Amino acid sequence: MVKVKTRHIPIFIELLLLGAKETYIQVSTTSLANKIDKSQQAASRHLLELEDIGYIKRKRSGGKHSIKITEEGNAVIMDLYLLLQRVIEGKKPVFEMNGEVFSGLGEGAYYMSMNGYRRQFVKHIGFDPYPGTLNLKLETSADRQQRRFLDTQSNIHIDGFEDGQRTYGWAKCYLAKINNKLDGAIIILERAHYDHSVIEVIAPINIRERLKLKDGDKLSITVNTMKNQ
Amino acid sequence: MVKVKTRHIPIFIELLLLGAKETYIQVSTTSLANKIDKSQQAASRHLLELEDIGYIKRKRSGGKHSIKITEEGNAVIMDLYLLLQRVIEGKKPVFEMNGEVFSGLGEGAYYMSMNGYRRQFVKHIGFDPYPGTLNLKLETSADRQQRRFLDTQSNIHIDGFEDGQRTYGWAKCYLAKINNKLDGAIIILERAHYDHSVIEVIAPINIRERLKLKDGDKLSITVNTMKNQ
DNA sequence: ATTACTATGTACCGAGTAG
DNA sequence: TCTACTCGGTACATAGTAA
Repeated sequence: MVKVKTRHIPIFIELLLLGAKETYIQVSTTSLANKIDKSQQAASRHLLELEDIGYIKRKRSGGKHSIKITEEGNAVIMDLYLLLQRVIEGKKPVFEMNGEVFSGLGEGAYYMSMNGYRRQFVKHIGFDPYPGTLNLKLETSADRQQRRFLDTQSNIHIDGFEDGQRTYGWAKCYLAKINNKLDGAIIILERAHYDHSVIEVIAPINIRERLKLKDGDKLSITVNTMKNQ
Repeated sequence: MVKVKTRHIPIFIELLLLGAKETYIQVSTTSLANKIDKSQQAASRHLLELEDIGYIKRKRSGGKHSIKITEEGNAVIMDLYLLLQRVIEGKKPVFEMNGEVFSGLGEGAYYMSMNGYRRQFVKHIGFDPYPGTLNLKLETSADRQQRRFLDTQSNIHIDGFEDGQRTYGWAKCYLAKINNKLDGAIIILERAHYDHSVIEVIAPINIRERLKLKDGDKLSITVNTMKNQ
């Protein structure tokens, strides 16, 4: 369902129109009220509510307030937009994220080579991953927003397991295209699923070698979130 | 502003999800209520309201109701969608309409050649139109919806005038591309502006000849509704 | 000028229930 | 079963006003 309260939609739209998507804009409750055709008090309360939930941020300088929509706020409105896109245009939401390659701790190779995971990869995503993950740092808030939105989309679930010594958490995957040509998948591990500024990518081959990547190189990842329709 | 009442948005989305965009679907108020997380009574009332405004149509067969969204209903939700598209993606709404060429009464040539109009065309749309309009019949409801939505968009206004004998109504124009290559404009005349199944196209040249068109041929018209931003 | 409090009104919702 | 009425409660809005 729609995460944003319907009564907040008009004020969200006006804020976006004023450019509050990523920068602070200066607007009075009275002027906002006129735009959404409600009273100043209503606008004021809406802003307080949105601030409370964490969908907008405000800072006062002098008497006036500046307003910016937070990443969470942008995410919920994006959510609504994509839902409408789906029902109106029948389009699959396709996400493109751009990030910078960086070196992790090398633990990806360790996890990817474990049979408990590998078996499931072969079964559910159709390939046996090269032992190692490619780490991408998402630099822009738009990219992190896409990443965050991924969480709301259907995914391929990989169960956790234990080997007597310790337990290994679950993971979830999204099939993806790397630089619009290589097939692979985004993998989100339980232990790190709350970090929206990083994605880990796996593929049947060594992506780093194949694309001759070094740290700091840009890479694009395209995710098709819906399997059909 | 948003023409659809915000409290109706969730039910609109559910109806679209169920495919009520162009066909009747069978759904109970109870099941709709569950989907939008409201009571059966609320769902019932919403449907009555939407029916009242003319955004949905219902027909009862036996005890049950079938629901379809009307063209007006589709237009308002499209409106919201495009507004979101604009504020989120910063995209210009571009409309493509497809229609079939047909012969009118030939009166287009008469109007287009009048100096009272020609002067304004040259000044406001930048060309002296070939004396004659090309009539397009919009066959699908999607196309008619686009046409209807045009009315809500900013346009080039052409004043009416009188020549002592009779008065000539106003017109409005939208710059357009014909088959994605020829420059021209859609012209909507006051006397016919309520007919959403037809559009008239003008251009500096004879479109019919240039594209070797005959009645029944398909033509696409692309309109850029916003001049900038 | 601001924003946001309190008090009062209205619109919207759900419970109960009829047709 | 279904839809949709009445009615009483709640959520949301505005008026008035303080800071």
